[in-house]
Amino acid sequence: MPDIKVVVLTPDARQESTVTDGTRAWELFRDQSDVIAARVGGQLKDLSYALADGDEVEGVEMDSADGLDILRHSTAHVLAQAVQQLWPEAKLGIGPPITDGFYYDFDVDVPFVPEDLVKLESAMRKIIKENQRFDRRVTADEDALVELADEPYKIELIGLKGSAADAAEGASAEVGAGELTIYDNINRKGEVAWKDLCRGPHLPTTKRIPAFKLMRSAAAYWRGDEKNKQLQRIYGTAWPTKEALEEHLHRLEEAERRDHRKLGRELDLFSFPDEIGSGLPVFHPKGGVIKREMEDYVRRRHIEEGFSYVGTPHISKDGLFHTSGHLPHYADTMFPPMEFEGANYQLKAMNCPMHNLIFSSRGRSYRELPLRLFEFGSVYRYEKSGVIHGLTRVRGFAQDDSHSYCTPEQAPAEVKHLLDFMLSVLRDFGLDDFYLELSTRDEAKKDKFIGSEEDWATATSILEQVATESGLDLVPDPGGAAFYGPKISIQAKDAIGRTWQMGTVQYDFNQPARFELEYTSSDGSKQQPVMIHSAKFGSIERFLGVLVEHYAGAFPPWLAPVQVVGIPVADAFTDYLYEITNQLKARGVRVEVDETDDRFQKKIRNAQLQKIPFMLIAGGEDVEKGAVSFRYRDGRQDNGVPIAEAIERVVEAVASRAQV
RNA sequence: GCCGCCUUAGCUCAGUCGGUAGAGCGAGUCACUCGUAAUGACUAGGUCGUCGGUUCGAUUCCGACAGGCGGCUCCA
Repeated sequence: MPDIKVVVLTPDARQESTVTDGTRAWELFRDQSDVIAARVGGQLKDLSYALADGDEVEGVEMDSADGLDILRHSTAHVLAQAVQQLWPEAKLGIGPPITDGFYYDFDVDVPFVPEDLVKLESAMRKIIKENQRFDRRVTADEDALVELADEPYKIELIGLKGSAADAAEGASAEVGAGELTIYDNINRKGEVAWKDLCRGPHLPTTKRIPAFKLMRSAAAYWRGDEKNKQLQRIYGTAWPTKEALEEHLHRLEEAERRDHRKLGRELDLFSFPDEIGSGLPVFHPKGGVIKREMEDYVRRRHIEEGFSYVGTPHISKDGLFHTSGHLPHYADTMFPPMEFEGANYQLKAMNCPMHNLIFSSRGRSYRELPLRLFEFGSVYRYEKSGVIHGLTRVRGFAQDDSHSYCTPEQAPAEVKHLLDFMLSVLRDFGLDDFYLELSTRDEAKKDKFIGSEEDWATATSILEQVATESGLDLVPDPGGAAFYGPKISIQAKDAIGRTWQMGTVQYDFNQPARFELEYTSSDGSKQQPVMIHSAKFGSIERFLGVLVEHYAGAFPPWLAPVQVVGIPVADAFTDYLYEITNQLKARGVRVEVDETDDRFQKKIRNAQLQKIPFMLIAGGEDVEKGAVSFRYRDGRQDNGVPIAEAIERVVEAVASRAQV
């Protein structure tokens, strides 16, 4: 056999070697059991790939990003095989890897129930045990159409080949742009146990799946279009080790533990009374404290940053929203009109039109610009019933909404001002890991957006430039713009690494024209301002929910509903504690003394469960020394602190917005 | 809005293969007065989400609706 030359790449070396023709990729990685695929000239290949002369080959380890995708995609295949074993009439949709797992869509007559997942898991375990080999086979389109005649969805994908990326998210896992391939699962007897149209690559065998779990089933529209049939989707996860799976499940539990809906009830912060309606929260006294602290803070900051605090009503005649363009574009997401006195009134879904009326209430001079208006504007949006979610997706909420009216020349500086302002606000709330998203209009659906080509280009480039200069990562979001202009949104990572969309900055040249806004410039001519929309929190409700999850309910003292709880070791020390807590109260600290009949230990437990930042404990030893003892949420203690020092410690922590 | 699941005391959850329900925590009362995450006893609290249907009888079975949960779609 003739020899061929290949290069084996490792992170820090390239090693040339000569092998016989017909050598398979796996032979290069015999000693590396964690290598499950190969990257040849940048392309992912199965380990069974036959090497060609001049190939540059790199091992793909299971715990790399590509390796995990391959593991999960192969696990999806095992799931699909199990489904067709138990439900032979099930038709296959797509089954791609996703973050932390995979899914596979099936067309079945009866939706899956949780017990089905248990059955499927054991069927999958059997398939894994059988050590079936994933065997790649190239096929011609015509042959595949015949072979897969019973799989209508696969047939549809073959028809879409080449534009698979547009066909559906994840569809490219099934059919790539190149040749069409089918993977046969070969069992120990050499029989084809199952097959699926698939681009690959795959693990060498099913036995290489170390740990997996099926998570849930749900319906999903075929090819992500609500006009299409709903298929039944099963979600699962797979990991290189059992420990990694456990850790993943543990992370999910941690997220559940932080769920703001659960903590909101436990900490008595807010609720969603059915009597009011879905997606309409009420804030209880403790949640009200947090909300007010947020509002006080952000109002003060806006005023410091040159904004004027204004106020507008919750409802308006519909003409206003026709002028703004909202009604034609977003009628579906506005509550239906109320008709009286010969007019249709609409609940406000956005604040900008009303701010525009404040701008145009009198003549404006260039000397006033940028004119910055700000308010907590309550807006109501008719969100579809299935999308409402705690405080993060509601039907009524307050935006910390501002509109800056400026000359076109001032616009870039104003955008930068707003972006910097917003980041500093978020940092004060303890969020400091961000990236930006630039939402532009969808070039394919221009009718969804208003305004000229040139204006969009100008606005987009200004935002892009400022965003780039911020030094933060910038992720494009084509099609995500508002109908009236592009936007930058800030995505913040929370304490456990989840990202949340926070505030936005939007550049709008349309509404000033529609409202015929103008100012008198220095030469006496009338000019049209541009307006820049910005919400720093986005929605106060939503941001509060995010903060609950970020802090897992253990707020820093400045936000904590109760900042200090005084706990006497015994009743006799209650008066002594009041001497201290009264001084704290005089300094503006939110403090309570636990005078209940509970035992000392129980009082500590209660304060702990309420996640109160400072427990101030007083007993005989403290009284003797004129001191008091601290206990923190993490169990840390600091006993015998002189009263004056203790008070300063609390006051300082609140003032500096420190976490304790 | 679509699909599935769920709805029993304030909260977390048992339970009734159709004969109107129970625990723990929480709440109230009493006793206890204790140094760092649950003292004990007693008491109150439920038209079993709502409305219809089947049935001698429905919390239980069926249907509709509402609300919740998980996804999909959507998200100015």
